[in-house]
Order: sequence, then C-alpha cells, then structure tokens
Amino acid sequence: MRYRREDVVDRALRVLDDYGLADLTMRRLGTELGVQPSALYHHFANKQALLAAVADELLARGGRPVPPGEWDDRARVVCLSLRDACLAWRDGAEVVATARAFGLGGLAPYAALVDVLGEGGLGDELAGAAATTLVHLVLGHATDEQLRRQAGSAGALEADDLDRDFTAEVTTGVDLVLAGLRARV
Amino acid sequence: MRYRREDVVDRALRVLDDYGLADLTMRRLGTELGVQPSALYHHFANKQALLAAVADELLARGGRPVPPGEWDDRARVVCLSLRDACLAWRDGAEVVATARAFGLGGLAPYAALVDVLGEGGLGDELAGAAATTLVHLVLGHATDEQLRRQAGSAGALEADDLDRDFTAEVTTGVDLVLAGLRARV
DNA sequence: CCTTGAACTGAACGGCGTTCAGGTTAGCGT
DNA sequence: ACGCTAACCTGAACGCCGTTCAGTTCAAGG
Repeated sequence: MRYRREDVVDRALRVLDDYGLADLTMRRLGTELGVQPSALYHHFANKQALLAAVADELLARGGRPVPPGEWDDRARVVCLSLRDACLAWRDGAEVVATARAFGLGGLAPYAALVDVLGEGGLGDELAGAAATTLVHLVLGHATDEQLRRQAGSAGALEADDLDRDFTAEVTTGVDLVLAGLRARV
Repeated sequence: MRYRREDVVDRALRVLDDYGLADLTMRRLGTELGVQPSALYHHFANKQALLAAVADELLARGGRPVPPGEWDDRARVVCLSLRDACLAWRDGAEVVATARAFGLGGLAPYAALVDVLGEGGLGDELAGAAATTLVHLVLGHATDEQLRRQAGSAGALEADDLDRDFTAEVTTGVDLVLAGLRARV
C-alpha cells in the first residue's frame, strides 16, 4: 500500500486520538501504516510540519459555520467552536497550540476572529490584540482541561478539579473580553 | 564538588538563559556541573520536577511587590510582573507554562490574582475564572513573543512581526478583561 | 515497452530521559 | 579521634527518539 500526504495525516489523527500526543511518534506512525519511519519524510519535511498539518485538519473537521448576528455573538461562536474542535480529539488543544506557536498551522481561528471583530467596527490594532487574547485564552483553558482530565483518569485527581465546570469558566473568560470590547465601541 | 538542590536549580537557570530550553537537558546540565546525568536524579524525581523548580525560582526572582491601590490596578501589576519575570529569561514563558500545565509549579501568580480579585469584591467563582483567563492570556502572549523573537534572530523573521508592539498588545488584552470585570462589580 | 518521478527500504547516527547496583564522602554523635 | 549514617555521586546500560541517505520498488503516462 502506498500513501498520499492526506492518508498520513488521517492516520496520525487516529493515532493521536487513540494513544495521545506523547505516543504520536514517527516510528509509531510508521508502524501503524506498515511503513518505515523514514518513509514519512517523503511527505513532510519534519515532525513539526506533520503536526501542523494534523492541527489544520483537526480544526477543519471541527469547524462549524458562524451564524449571522451581532459581532460579539459571532465572536463567541468562533471561540467556543475552536474549543470544541480541540476537545474533540485527545490532546487536541496542545497540538493546535504548539503548531500555532511555531507559526506553521492552526492560524485559521485567529484570522476568523480578526474578521469578525473587524466587522464589528473595531480598529485593526484592537481587533488583532483582542483576537490574539481570545485565542490564547481559549487554547490555554482547553489545554488545561485536557491535561487535568488525563491526570484525573490516571488516578492523580484533586478534589477541586473534579467539580470544576470548565465550560462555564472559559465562557466567563470570553465574555469578560467581549464585555471589555463592547465598552470600547 | 557536591551540590544541593538549589545549586542545581541555579545552574539550570543559567543553562536555560545561555542555551535555551531545548538545550536544557539532563546530560547538558550534568556536564555543566561536572557530574553524571544520573546524579541529578538524587535531587529531582524527574526532569518535569526539575523544570517546575526552575519555573518557581524564575518567578521568585522576577517577583515585584504589588503596591496598594484599586484592585484593578493591582491586578494589572500582577499580570505585567508575571510577564516581565518570564521575559527576563530565555524561554521563560514556556518553562512556566509547561510547569503550570503539569500542576507542579508556577502556581503563585494564579494565587496572587485570585487574592487581589477577591479583595476587589468579586465572588470566588468569578475571581477564579478571571485569574485563569489572565494567566493564560499573559503566558500565551509571552510565549509567542519569545518564540517570535527567537525565530526573528534566526533570520526567519516576517515583516509584520518586526514592528509589533507586544507590550501594547498584552496590556490591551489585560485591560479588556479588567474592563469586563469592572462592569460586573 | 520504456521512462520518470513518487513512494519507500534498511541501516545507521547522535541524542534523549531514566534506572540501578554499588562506590564515595561530609558531618555528627560519642 | 573514630565510626556511622545519610547524602551525594559513578558508570554502564536500556529503550526510546527524530533525522539522514544511498539505493530500491512500483504505478502511470507517452
């Protein structure tokens, strides 16, 4: 069996979901495809590039249309949609965050936010700063949540982490920023 | 020469600042101390624990007293002080972020924020959510900034990253959240 | 049928975190 | 001054990791 780039990404997503980011190694992925690890370097320059492609695919599959309405409601949908896309895959938030940090992938949500906020009448500078803030906020929360859940299922759970309402927490954070923005329009 | 725990942390901070997080390996740190890598495992259970200690020390050294005043001004000082502490060391933000994610260190800023916001009359839940939001926001911005600067000095700089005012950006983000909070008091 | 380019092999390189049985040494109680 | 104890360290090994590279296979178009 010979593979194309997208086949490799698809399989990488499955390995990610089944075994986690730590076990998504080039060797493991190669084994899973019945191929030498070195074969993967025909499709990707290095592991970072692979992870960037995985992040983009992960976001594309979790994408959800942004309904018409007020700009702040639309921004909230973009944020929560980003969160859901990340949470839909094991270690999804970390994958997106690292890809984004290296500047190789996961940039779509930021662009979408800048658009929506721009439509809202915010200046370019404010829209950019707010979009960056929202993306960091959402990815940070989601990374935390996935890591805590994982630590919890491994037995190392702390009492105050069990009855935490993560959804309420991140929604509060997003709404705080949006309220701050509304005060500036 | 025989070392104590704090000597190792001190040296680790120096290696971090001189060579970056990627080169802060157990072997490198051992060599730097004139000691076998395995010797480090007498002081720390594993590398994560070492990094947590490094993060705490990094934050302690960058610490700055929070002056009296209004709760929102004090919260802003805590946030910018956290940022400065991270930026004072190469890859500082990433070190703190990962230590915090694993729940082993870097928790002081969060606690300080919860305190300050609690004094401001916010409920426990809102204070917690807001503190988490602010920490993610600041660490996210700082991580980005340090990574971009590093990529820039490596030659792979993009035009729109050069004339970015990171300080203004993160201040805007923090102020947006604080404005949102003020609207709720 | 031949050519060409994409896909892959197989072995190796250097480095990583971590373990472990045993050796060394500083400092304290006597 | 001496012995003991606990702290500190050695040296070698284990099993991984990402990545490179010269050479091989194979599907498809002319």
